[in-house]
Amino acid sequence: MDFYRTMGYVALGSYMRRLGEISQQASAQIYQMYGMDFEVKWFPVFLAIAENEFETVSKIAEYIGQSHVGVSLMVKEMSKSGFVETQKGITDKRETLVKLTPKGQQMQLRMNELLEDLQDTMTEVKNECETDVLRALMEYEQVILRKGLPERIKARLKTRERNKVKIIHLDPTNDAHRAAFKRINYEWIEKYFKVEPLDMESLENPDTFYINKGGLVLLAEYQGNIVGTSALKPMTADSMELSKMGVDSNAKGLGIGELLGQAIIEEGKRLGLKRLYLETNSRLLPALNLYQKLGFKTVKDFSSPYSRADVAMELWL
Amino acid sequence: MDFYRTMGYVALGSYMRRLGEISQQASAQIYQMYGMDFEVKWFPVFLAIAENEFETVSKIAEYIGQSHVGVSLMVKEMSKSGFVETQKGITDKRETLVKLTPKGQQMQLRMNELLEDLQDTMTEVKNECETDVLRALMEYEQVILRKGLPERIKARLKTRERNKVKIIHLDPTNDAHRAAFKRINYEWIEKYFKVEPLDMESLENPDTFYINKGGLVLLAEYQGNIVGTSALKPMTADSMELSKMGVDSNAKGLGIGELLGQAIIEEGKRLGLKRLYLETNSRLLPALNLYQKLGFKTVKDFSSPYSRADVAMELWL
DNA sequence: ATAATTTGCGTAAGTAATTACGTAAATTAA
DNA sequence: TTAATTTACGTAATTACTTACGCAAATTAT
Repeated sequence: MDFYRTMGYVALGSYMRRLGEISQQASAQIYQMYGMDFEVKWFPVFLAIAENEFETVSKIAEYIGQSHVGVSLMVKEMSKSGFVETQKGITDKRETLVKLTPKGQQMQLRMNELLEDLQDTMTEVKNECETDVLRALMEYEQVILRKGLPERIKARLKTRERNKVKIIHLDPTNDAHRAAFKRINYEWIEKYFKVEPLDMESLENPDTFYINKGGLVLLAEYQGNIVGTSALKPMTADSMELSKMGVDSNAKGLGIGELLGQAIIEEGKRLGLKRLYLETNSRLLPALNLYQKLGFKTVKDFSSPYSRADVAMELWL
Repeated sequence: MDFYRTMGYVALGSYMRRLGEISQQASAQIYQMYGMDFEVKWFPVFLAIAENEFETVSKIAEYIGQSHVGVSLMVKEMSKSGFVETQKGITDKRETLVKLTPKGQQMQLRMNELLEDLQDTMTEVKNECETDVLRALMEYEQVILRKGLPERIKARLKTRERNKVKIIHLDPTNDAHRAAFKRINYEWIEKYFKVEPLDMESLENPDTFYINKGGLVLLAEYQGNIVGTSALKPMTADSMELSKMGVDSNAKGLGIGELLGQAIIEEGKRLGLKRLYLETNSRLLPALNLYQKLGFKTVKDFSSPYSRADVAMELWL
């Protein structure tokens, strides 16, 4: 059992389960001491019925926080042992109403004695503990109910994975680079628009279209795969056009677009550019948001060789 | 889930188990988020192996606090999934040594990332809680390890049951009383000694032997049954002899002898007696202890009509 | 050296729950 | 009113363990 001590909070869930199981074993012993021929697992169901006669299966289930199936099975068992009896609902014929039999009421009397003693015993235990376990547990429950562990860990996972993304320059001699550049961009263009002649020219020849003209193509590499692209094409002496910004649909959500955008801006500054320009489409909301986040501002009047372009933006470096 | 709030400390065990289960469900989600094709239940076993290569099944079991069977099954599953491999021990051929495969080591890397993030997340949760759940749980474990719940509750159960014992006068017209008086005393006499003529006379005729002579017979009633007897027979004007002190073997441990003894002393005082006298046998240690506890002192020289009597005691009221 | 006990592990069976799924009644929407 | 949805419940299958038991190797006692 050293494990839980070593792991600490990380294994808290397992630790709680184990402690709970140990306690339940103790409960079984206690029932026996009180001469009760009664299964520990019946305890919550039994008390729910004892407290409130003619409860239905699902109400009991909700009250004690178990599945209705579990309650249904236990009611059946307890019924077989003669502690409870069931009848179908009158107003709602789907319901199964459960109540104690005389034997069950007998058991309830004994149970009350046990509970009284257990109450006292637990108070004794509580007093021996410096911290109030129950309060701590209830508080913990509230905290993870407010925001669950998966939700909490999500942000950390994202930044961790994001840090694994490397931004590299497209190498025209690398076939994998050229293939990924084509694949990723064809994917989004075909999904939302139609492939235009200029798309084909640029995607097939990144070297002559971008790099040899003084521009560049950046790729995002993640887990050995190329999962994002972006390109800069010279316009004037101190301005270039950003385009072919695409992220593999399997790698969405990691913020790869933002990483590429930031890298492009860095490259622009490094090249001594004054202005970055881009054209996009108003339907591409995530893209628009990204460009805005990066600092691009909408340009009113423009003309474009691409028929899909209905928005233009620029960023002064 | 209102149940646990209503029951408080009494349902602490079940509550811990439920919370633990909820946490483990969250863990399953988290593993999926990290793209790990890994079962939650493997977690402790896997970490044990990762920490210490070539662990044996039972050492892992002890470390993580589960049965060796469980570990054995999990190792088998993990082996099938390719995360670990096993080999028989060299020095001890019964042992099964377990170590990570290359695939398992790969998983360990990812696991370490997860653990790091989980660590941070749990620290976050911990900081949101006023009380330290883990510390509270560990303290609770220590407290119930020092003295378990069944042991703690035992004393309370005993006093509760003891309070249900009623001391009544034998009613010579009540056949059940007469039968119980015979049964209980024949039981112990036959077990340790031989029934003597005086026994038969007194047990068959409690009225003429005790009551009509100014003495009395007290019975202990528990749950509708007579479970203990004791009798006073006049000796002189202000002293009587205590005898036929017996407790049903099914009702031992409730302190019924003590209750009877105390009642006898009360009766003696009520009757204005100065001295109670009794004869017993040195083999009956529990009885000797009881008489001592009640205040009786050994008498040196005496003679008795019973052959089994080798100790005599008296109590001055 | 032999016998008895302990230890390590695995198979089989059992347990206390669950999820998946189906049926029928009740409720709501069209 | 009919259709669609929700609710209440139960059966069957699954899960994550456990205990019971047995075998064989190792250790201890005689």
